[in-house]
Amino acid sequence: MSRPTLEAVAARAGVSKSSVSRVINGAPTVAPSIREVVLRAVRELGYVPHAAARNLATRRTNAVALVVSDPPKGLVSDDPMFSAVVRQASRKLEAAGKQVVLMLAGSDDGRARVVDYVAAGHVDGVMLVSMHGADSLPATLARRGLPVVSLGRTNPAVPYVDNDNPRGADLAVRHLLDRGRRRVATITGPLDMTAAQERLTGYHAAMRETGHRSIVALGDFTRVSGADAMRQLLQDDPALDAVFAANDLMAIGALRTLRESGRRVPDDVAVIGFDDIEAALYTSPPLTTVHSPMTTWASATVDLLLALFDGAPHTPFRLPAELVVREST
Amino acid sequence: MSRPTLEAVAARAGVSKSSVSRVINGAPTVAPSIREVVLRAVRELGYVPHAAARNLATRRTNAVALVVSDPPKGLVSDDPMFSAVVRQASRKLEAAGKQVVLMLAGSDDGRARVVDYVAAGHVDGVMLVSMHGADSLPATLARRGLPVVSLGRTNPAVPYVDNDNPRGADLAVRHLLDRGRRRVATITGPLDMTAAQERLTGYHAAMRETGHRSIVALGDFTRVSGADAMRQLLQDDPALDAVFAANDLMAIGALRTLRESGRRVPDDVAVIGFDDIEAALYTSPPLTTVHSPMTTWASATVDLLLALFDGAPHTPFRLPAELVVREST
DNA sequence: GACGCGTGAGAGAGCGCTCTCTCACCCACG
DNA sequence: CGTGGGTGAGAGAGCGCTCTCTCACGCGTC
Repeated sequence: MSRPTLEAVAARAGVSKSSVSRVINGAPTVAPSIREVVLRAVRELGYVPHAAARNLATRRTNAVALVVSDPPKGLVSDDPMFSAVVRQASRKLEAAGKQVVLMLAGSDDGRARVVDYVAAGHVDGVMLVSMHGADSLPATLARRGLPVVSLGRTNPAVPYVDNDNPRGADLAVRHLLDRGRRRVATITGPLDMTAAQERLTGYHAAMRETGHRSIVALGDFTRVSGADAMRQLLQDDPALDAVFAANDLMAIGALRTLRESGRRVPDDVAVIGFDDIEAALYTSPPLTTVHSPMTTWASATVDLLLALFDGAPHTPFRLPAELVVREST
Repeated sequence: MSRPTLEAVAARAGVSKSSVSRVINGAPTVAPSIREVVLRAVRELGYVPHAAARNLATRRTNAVALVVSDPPKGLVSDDPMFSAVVRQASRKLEAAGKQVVLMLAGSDDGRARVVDYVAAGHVDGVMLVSMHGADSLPATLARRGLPVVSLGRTNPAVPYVDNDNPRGADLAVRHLLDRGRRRVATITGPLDMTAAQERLTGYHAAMRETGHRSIVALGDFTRVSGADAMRQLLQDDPALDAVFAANDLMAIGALRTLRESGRRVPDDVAVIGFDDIEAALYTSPPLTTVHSPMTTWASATVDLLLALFDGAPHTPFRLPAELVVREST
């Protein structure tokens, strides 16, 4: 009752193991008659090649690790980027015949597990998603010698695809100023993430260039942190008339705080987010935001990895930023 | 520059391959002196066992496939359940020393890939997430002989953990009636999913028992379908005063339509959702909903799978339903 | 002192596949 | 008719690990 082996197929077809192997792997030098009889035997026996044996012999696995930095606090957030990116990356990798091994690298423990897993030869390459900047994992993996790419910039040694955060922040701030706003605050993401840094830097730069004063509160990309930061901002500067949140989730949190405090959006305070997640369409009022093309982004990152497999040079690149104006500004 | 093998470690330590293997696998019959010298050699060489070789020899993989039904349309939804469940399941499985292979089973293609993957002996078990009821995949996998569990009920042959959908729907409907509502409509999920069926059945039952007429519109668990269905309902019965959406995402969509149509919530129309995703806290007004304990649910399903590995009997079970009252009702 | 037994180390046969090497055969050509 | 080249099939040596089997050794027992 055990699984049929290649040898069993060979016996049944009356040919050698080698011939069966050739048929299975689509080698060109196989006579049609042999191919025929082998395929029949395969069908009759329900033969499927044993993955481990094949990996062992070929030293290839056809698998890719998709490493996602998990929030360390054990907090389960319904981060929409997670869904969109993981789904799209999986889809593309699977379409390319690669198996996707999802790994969470939140804890030190998880990080160690990733390193071991890669070292154990389980995968041919690694795709990192939104790792924190200070994380040693990207460098550690890159040193290992196998292809590693990152969605979002991390370590210089790791090829990446990123969106244009500084430009996006600039667009957001100038949009608010164009709308006549004068006291424009920002709610940042966790500053150990490059995306958060770049969005803050972009904000600062735009404010400075236009001769305005920065008003900053710290968040961590979650809704609740957005709500908290908004409360803080309102206390610091009750007269502020606009907020640029470094992502949509925090903007949603900010909207809530504003509603609770009796401010009308956009009449009293304009709110702009970043990412353009689906939920941004369903806030009240619908959220103006900077579009991050998640799907394209994930696809491009996968393409980068696949190109690396083919020995292509690694050319990191940026996706263009684009403003989506709705009713919150 | 190739990876060190067990044999290299043995040579360096001056012992046999067998002894190294024993040390690596923590066999009890190893003299401390030998263990010592082997561990040193392992450290010096940076040895990590080759996964494929080990799998081949042991016929075990230590990996589990996490199969998620992906929306077929190529539509990327930021389904919060996806995040929460995948994250929590991954975390628990990793903690149990299992590797998690994420697979999307949206297309027929993807489904075939899953079957092949499992047949190729890549994994020791499978965890299915919210598959459609009519899907043949659960049965196909179960027939394969290896442990399969499902988050959400699917095929009779597959052990599962589910939440109590009928009871949840009942709670929701009676809550609306208790609030004095009389014309209570529902927006269903895709009716090929058992969760959607059960929630609809629960709604019907509660309405019938209390002597009310059912008003039904079809959705598919997405925000946009909720908005569309709400428009439909408003057209069918402009005087309705309450809506039970089969999940929160559709409730959010419904809120939007109601706002656009000039209805106030809850004054004119009460809205209740199902699942209690984080976003339900941030709608305006915050959404009353039936709580689905995603984290617990995912954990319980993983536990079920792990128990199956240990040869335990499969006892499917239901998580209790609970109402979370906020301001939309 | 001979024997039996328990403990711990080594030898080596697989696990199922790939891939190089070898060889048989056939055809074209001189 | 002999030879060379090309094509396609078979043999078998690994890939790196596990695990059974065997054996050496030391101790207690009679």
